[in-house]
Amino acid sequence: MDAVDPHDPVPLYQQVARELRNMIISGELAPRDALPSELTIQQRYQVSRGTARRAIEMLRDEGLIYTVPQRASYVAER
Amino acid sequence: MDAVDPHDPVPLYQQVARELRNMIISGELAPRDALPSELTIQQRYQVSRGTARRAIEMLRDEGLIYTVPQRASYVAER
DNA sequence: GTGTATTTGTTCGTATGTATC
DNA sequence: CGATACATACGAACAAATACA
Repeated sequence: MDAVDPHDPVPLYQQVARELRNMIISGELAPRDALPSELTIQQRYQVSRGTARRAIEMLRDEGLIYTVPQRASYVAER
Repeated sequence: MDAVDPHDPVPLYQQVARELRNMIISGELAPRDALPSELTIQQRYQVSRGTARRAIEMLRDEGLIYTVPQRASYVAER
């Protein structure tokens, strides 16, 4: 069972967001840790860059991460 | 709170420049005193040499320091 | 004077996110 | 979706001048 499945009715960006969210909640990614880059996400889940960006945007809106322009996105504290 | 923080949206070279600038303004570094070497800056703030050089370049552009090739940068008089 | 270490100068390559078309 | 350009940042390598034992 792939983590991200194109046949799943759930939008890809939501699936990707869920994966990343799990990595944060599980502690695999600790506060202030950098998230995988957009390119890494593309390759890992076989999605387009737009999809990767949208997933990241989702987590940012949730307050789970913050993005430092020209650098990377990081897991938020707390 | 680190003096130079990768999670701060402010570009690293600007953060480093700010630190050095403060050392000059506070008088910790007097006119004609040598600035920390590029290597020292790298190690002290955990940044790359390019970033250290760019910070120095900034202060030079501001007229706060001058650089003697193959020697060091010094705090400007006045 | 000689050799070594240090320091700045310079260039190249890679990676990242942002913006635009 | 792809392609490009840009800004930031890191790393490596080498050159050249200087400092020092």
